[in-house]
Amino acid sequence: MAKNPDRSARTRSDILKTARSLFGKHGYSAVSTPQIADAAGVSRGAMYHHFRDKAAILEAVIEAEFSRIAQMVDASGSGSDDPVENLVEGGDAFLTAMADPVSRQLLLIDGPAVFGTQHMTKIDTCTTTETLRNGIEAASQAGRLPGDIDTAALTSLMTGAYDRAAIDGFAEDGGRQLEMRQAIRAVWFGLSRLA
Amino acid sequence: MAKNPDRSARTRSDILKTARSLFGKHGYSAVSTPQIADAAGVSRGAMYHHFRDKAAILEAVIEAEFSRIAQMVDASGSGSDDPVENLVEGGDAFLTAMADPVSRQLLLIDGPAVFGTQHMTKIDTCTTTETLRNGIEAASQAGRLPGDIDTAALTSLMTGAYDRAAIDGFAEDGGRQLEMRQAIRAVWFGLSRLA
DNA sequence: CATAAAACAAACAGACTGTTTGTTTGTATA
DNA sequence: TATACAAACAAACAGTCTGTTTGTTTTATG
Repeated sequence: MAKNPDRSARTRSDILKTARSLFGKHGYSAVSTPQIADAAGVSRGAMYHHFRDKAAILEAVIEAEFSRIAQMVDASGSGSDDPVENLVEGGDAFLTAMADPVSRQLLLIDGPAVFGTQHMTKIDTCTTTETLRNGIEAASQAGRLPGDIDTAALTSLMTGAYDRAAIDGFAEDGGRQLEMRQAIRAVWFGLSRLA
Repeated sequence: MAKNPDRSARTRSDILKTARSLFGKHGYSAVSTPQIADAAGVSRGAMYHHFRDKAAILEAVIEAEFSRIAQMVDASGSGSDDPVENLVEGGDAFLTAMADPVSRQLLLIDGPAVFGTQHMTKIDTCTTTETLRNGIEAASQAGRLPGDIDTAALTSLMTGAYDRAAIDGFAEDGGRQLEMRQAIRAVWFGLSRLA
């Protein structure tokens, strides 16, 4: 068998880079496969040799984006030894990472629309959602969050809140970012007050 | 000019009823205009006579759906004179109204994907989001929520949380609804504790 | 009844997706 | 080194979809 890993990797990378840019700028459904192929400098045949269909391209782009975000969040580290403070800081890092409108389009708009929220959290497992869930469980077990709250439910809830904060907080005028962070901080502190 | 309001209304209604069912079951992008026309028993030409394009059909369906939900939430009434309790009850009514998977697909999946979150809240104005915002402002002015929290930001945040609660809380197994409501109740109570 | 506009039907043009068929490229093996 | 063979790529194709245009029926009104 005669593989050619170098050429393959290069082509795949070109396609994914181009697709990320186009999907992120115009949205998944507004970008056609000929458009991607042309911009990436490959034929549509080559594209369909590497990816099952258009959705598979988006999936690969999103996976890469998830790991990019997770890396940024993890890098911001859990500095404090207060688990609630760690939750606030992790959330802030998430919002900072979401400053890129391309990330928001890919992870918060196109991804859920094409794959559904459940499939998205599946792809996301071991990255951002998992990080939040771990933080919540840590805080709960440390007695800093009410013990009678279902941690999975709270994870869903707060993930929805953070996603909306990223979408609305960066919308055109853009100045709402600070108020969003303060409101979320209040939510965490309020919950911790009930513990 | 020879109008025919009865026939028009009937045709429009047939199209919207059918479109609501198909969009709600399979999702907007998976439903074609010939499919809608056939199922509604009208020609595609008639459809495009009444609606500018496919998105306009979805928009009309969503507007009707919004008013349906708002009606249910308003009907649940603000029974208590405690503004925080009213927030909890209104939220519960929203989640109850979202028990229909068709509503969730239309308002939480397809709507945001096709029109964007901002356009959705614009359509939604004077209904659910507005109700939540009013409740939050009432509670804030009554001193039952921290005064230094931006009410618009908190509205965004909690809307995101409720939407996610509706999506995740009813997912296949379906039993997570109760935990979601308890978690949200805790969030409201926690915030009120900070006031 | 005649007419004009609304309501509807059907054909059409352009575009897109995914498949298929064929060609090039490069590695492994004899 | 020469051959075989699979990966990588290119291009044409079939089917479908969307939105437009052109033509026909229906109905209120003068």
